[in-house]
Amino acid sequence: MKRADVLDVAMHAYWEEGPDAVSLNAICQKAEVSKPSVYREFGNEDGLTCAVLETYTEVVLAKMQAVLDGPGSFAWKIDEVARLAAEDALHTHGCLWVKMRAVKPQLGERTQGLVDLIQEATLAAFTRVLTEAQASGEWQGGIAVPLAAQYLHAQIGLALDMRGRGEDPRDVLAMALSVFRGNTASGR
Amino acid sequence: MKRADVLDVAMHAYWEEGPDAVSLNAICQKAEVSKPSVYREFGNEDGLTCAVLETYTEVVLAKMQAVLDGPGSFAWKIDEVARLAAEDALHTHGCLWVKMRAVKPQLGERTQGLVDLIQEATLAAFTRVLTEAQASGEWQGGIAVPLAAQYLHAQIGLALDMRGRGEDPRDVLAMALSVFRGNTASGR
DNA sequence: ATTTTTTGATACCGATTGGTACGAATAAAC
DNA sequence: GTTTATTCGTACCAATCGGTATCAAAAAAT
Repeated sequence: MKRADVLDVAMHAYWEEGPDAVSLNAICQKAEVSKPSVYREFGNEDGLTCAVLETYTEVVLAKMQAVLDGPGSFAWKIDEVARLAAEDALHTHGCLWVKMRAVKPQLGERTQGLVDLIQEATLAAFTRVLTEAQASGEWQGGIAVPLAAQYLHAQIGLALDMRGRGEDPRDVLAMALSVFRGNTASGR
Repeated sequence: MKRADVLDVAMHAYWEEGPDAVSLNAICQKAEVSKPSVYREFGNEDGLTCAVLETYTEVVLAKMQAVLDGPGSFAWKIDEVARLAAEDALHTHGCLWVKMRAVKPQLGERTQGLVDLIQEATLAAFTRVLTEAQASGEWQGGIAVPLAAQYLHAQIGLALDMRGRGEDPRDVLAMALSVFRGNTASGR
């Protein structure tokens, strides 16, 4: 029954201190569980980080997906996703997925695979939104959808990276996303 | 006389494998020097990473500064810096400074300070270029200079980060920098 | 109630980390 | 040529890493 506790402790530790800065020993200590228990439950460190990233995806990234796949205009979705990334308290310490991607080569193979998978899922979600917006005429910037999706993904990632470093990404993100609005927006 | 050798070996190791993925032991091995020699020359690990980052700044980042502070139109400088970041073989593995910034909390205090210093110097260089361009009328986008400088810095950093991950940043960077040209450029 | 199975943690493993004590070898001074 | 000073590297240090063998306690099954 401790599984959820361990996942929660590990998630926050990885999230706040960086995945490569937290040892498995430290997690056991913080979660007040023995190391063999963790190994019995998750197999190895890769299994733990993998499970943590899965949990994170369900808890946090699902909010992004919900915005993108839910109702609302194209403009609103862009604004809302930007707001989630750049302002929401949820990402005060940045995004765990972004941090994991940053140290991907040092993660286990399963976790690396999951990082890639999430990247593809996110890109797919952006692609869906853009395709819809183009079809409904809400957006037409003369930009190919795959490029626009990659661009959106990169800029959201940049904003989350900046938050992880303690910088305020709002102005930069607003400026970057202004290409979707046709004007050059003057910040917050 | 081995100082230069060690710095070279360490720089490339940090650069290609990531600063936190290379141990001091590994560097001694690769450079074929004893560990006490390294400690005699650099004091501790922080001293080594610091010296490496200094070398990197002189060797690599100086090229960026030269472009920004040298002659040439505003548009050319932007293009050239973008080309250096996104296409030049020099940054095939990304940028060592960007990689150090990404793991800043895990670096020694001196190295952390140097990372910040380089950030400020780079931002200052962008600010100078933008102020000049605004004064000469080469650029007026209704964007405040500090924000534009921060934006340029962030986007160049993003491009270098993408290269470090093996992605091609050219289209994304071109799109991001299009706000400085007034059109929405259609890629490479 | 006894046996079996599962859960738990202590205490260890070899490897590697950043860092150093100390003796051998070399260079400088006399 | 002998002595002094300095460079240099082997061999070590404690701490920590991811991972596990092993044994005690609790739960389940019989």
